[in-house]
Amino acid sequence: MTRNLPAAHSSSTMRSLKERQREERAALILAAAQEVFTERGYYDASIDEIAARAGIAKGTVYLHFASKEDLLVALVEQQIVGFLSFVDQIIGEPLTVRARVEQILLNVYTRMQEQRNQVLLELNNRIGLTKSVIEKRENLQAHITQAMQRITALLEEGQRSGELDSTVPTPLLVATFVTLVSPSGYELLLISGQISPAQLAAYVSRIFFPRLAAPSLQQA
Amino acid sequence: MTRNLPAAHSSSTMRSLKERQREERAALILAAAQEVFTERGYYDASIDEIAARAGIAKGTVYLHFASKEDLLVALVEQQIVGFLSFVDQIIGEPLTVRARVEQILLNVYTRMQEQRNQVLLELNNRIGLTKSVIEKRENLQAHITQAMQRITALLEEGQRSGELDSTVPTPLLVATFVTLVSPSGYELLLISGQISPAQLAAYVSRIFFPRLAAPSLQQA
Amino acid sequence: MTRNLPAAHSSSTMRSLKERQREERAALILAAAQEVFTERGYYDASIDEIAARAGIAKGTVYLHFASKEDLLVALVEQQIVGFLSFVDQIIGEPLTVRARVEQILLNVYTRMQEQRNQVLLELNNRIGLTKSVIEKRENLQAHITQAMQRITALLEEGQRSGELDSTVPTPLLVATFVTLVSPSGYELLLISGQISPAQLAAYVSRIFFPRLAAPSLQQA
Amino acid sequence: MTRNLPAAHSSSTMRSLKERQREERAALILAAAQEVFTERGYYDASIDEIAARAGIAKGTVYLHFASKEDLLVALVEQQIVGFLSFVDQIIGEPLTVRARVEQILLNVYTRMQEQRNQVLLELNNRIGLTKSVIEKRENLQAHITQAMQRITALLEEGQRSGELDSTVPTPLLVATFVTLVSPSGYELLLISGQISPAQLAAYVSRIFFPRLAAPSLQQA
DNA sequence: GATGAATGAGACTTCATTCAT
DNA sequence: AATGAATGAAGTCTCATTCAT
Repeated sequence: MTRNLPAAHSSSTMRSLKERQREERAALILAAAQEVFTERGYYDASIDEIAARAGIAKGTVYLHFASKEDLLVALVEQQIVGFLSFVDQIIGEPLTVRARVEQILLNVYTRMQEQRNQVLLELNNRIGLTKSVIEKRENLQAHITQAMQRITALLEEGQRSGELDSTVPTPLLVATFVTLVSPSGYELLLISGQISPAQLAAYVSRIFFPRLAAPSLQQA
Repeated sequence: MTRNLPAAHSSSTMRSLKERQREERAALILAAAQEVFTERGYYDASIDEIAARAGIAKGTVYLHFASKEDLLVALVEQQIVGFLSFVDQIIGEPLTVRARVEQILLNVYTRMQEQRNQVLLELNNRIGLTKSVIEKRENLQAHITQAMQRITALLEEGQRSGELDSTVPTPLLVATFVTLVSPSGYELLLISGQISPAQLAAYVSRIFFPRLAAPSLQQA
Repeated sequence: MTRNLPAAHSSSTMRSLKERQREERAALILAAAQEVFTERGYYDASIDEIAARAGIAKGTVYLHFASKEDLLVALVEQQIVGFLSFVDQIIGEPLTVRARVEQILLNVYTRMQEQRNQVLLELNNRIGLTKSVIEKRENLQAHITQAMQRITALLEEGQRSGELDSTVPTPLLVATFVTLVSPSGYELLLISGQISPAQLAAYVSRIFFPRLAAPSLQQA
Repeated sequence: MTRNLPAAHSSSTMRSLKERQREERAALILAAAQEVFTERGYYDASIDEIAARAGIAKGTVYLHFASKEDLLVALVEQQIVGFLSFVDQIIGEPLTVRARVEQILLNVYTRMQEQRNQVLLELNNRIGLTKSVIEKRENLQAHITQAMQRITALLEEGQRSGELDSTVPTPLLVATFVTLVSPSGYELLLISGQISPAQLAAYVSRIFFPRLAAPSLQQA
């Protein structure tokens, strides 16, 4: 009696299957890491708990990430990339700068509320990601730089169009914006009690933009 | 003939001497701790290094602070208290809200530049000071609450006077302000390159206040 | 106005006065040490607490005892000497061996109940006094040997007189006796609930002596 | 043709294999701990030395025992359980109380001589096992209580049968017995020089039982 | 002589990382 | 590839002892 193998997959298919499985595994670990890092902070998070939460063994984590620091960096990078792609998408839309800024705020705050990730985790050293760590990682460095450039471009456009105060150095505007968008900023913003991401975005926008400028999102 | 006793240090003098020495020692340790915490973050800072930096033995640290956490809390408290006293002083002055806000910004940024302390270290969890830690310390908790109340009062006044947008919930304004004043915010602000604390304060103020509102500090 | 010094003591008087004060101090420390050692055991007892309990400074302890171990040894020695002198006194009395044994039991148990000391602390390693420690101290060694010799002599006499089983090697009888008289034995004996030292002594004697042998203490 | 899978270890076999290895490891550590605790006492024993003696790394100890105290408690429990099972076995035999007591003594002294363990380590606080420690451990507490109950039952039976003096409160007899069987008692008994466990058991029995009572072990 | 601040060796314990199975 | 037992560096904290005042 012969065994009927389910149609010999081409080696390339096999590889891509394995590849896919591997990536799924990595994503699973990253998700677990995100949870634990968020709950406990980088130092109090243990590889043991991350592995347990991902349903795998401790050693397996190291098949995907070379070290705990690497895991953090990968996580941060993932988030930056996600942020970057959203920004790239929004930035091309035919809206006022203010409207686009508000879209970004809304996206960030919504994701934060969903606890699904803490965007821009990395622009901020909340978890203990020291500058030296970032500097060692060229990729990460590059992604962060790109994100900052996008934001800079957007806000510069706002200054040129008069939506933003052009007497303030752009980098300062950028810094302010980033601060408002970072997790620690978000946490503080939450002090005001239950407030929806949309409201939060609108209010922050109102603070950020000259109060007499054009209206936005809400009432367009 | 009477013997002139050698100045018979009054017991109160003696006590205050020892007391003073003790406080100096504690201050020395706090300064070293500040340095190391700032350089390495709370977790990567070791008591060993703090002691070495202070020029004392490891055990001596524990004569003054019961634990590493205690050391951090004391440091944070010291800074909050300093911040609080400055705010209390400035808040009573007969100036516009904007002018007073700028004074505060100036003070904070100046001290940060001098590396002498990182004010509001605590309102932010940069170093890993978890919320649970703060909650255990009633004193610290109280001081933070007070500081927030002062800021809230000031900004509320600004909203009533029309200097600040009164349609934004005050807690949100407070959160934004605190974010801009916290170390992580400061670090970002520095991205714009060499800029003096005074300029920084002015620019941040310009962002924070409606651009068409009354002038301030600069040109009064 | 002249001060009237209280009659220049002769240097010898002075010396003996100082000597006496010194000894009092030492006794004070020993008493405190006894308390703390008993409450916490040797290792969990801290010099700090002993000094505090004696109402002196930590450093002062070291003016009287070279080390923590020394303090323990001195304490033990003090107790052995006290035990020895009591035994020497009782051993010469014209009583049956059993009666004298009961006197010793009574004395030991009474003192234990009074918590004032834990006689024979040292024949037993309850506190963690290791054999090696004892061996280093010739004096202590000698005192313990003497005490054992006195007990041995007494029990040998009992074996000769027929009060004790002469077919049992004397050292074994001695060991049994010492065990019953040591603190750990005493603690176990207390399990039986509230019982007076006198009762305890009588019962232990009854166990120790052949039940059909001559009567004793109790019943004349 | 069928493939003979390599013995397809049933999951239960696998588990029991790991389980067995784990237990062996734990036993190895306990043995090393026993040695070191015995040589140095609880406080002067270091985890470092225990690990070295077991031929493993320090951290490995903590994979099996949560703390140094836990290690001690486990050791003590192991011994109590062994003692208990032996007593349970012997207690049912159709022998005189005296014969059974002698069996117990013989067993205990033999094991002590073999240095393999120090039975009843725990009924005695030789190592510094404080009462408070025992009280925290319900299991240990329960085992000790059981052991005491067995001994109590046995000696009560002896009192009823006339082998033991019924005028002495049973708890006192129990205490005396336990004292003679505990490590510190054993050590003292050894003072009499080289003596076999059997002789020791016989002599102690002779002391413990009324000298005119029935003969025993020896001459059956 | 008395003090108690300072010292620093050393203890326990954690946990990222490795590697034999 | 996956596992998880083992490792051992490193950290926090204690406390006996010293010594300048």
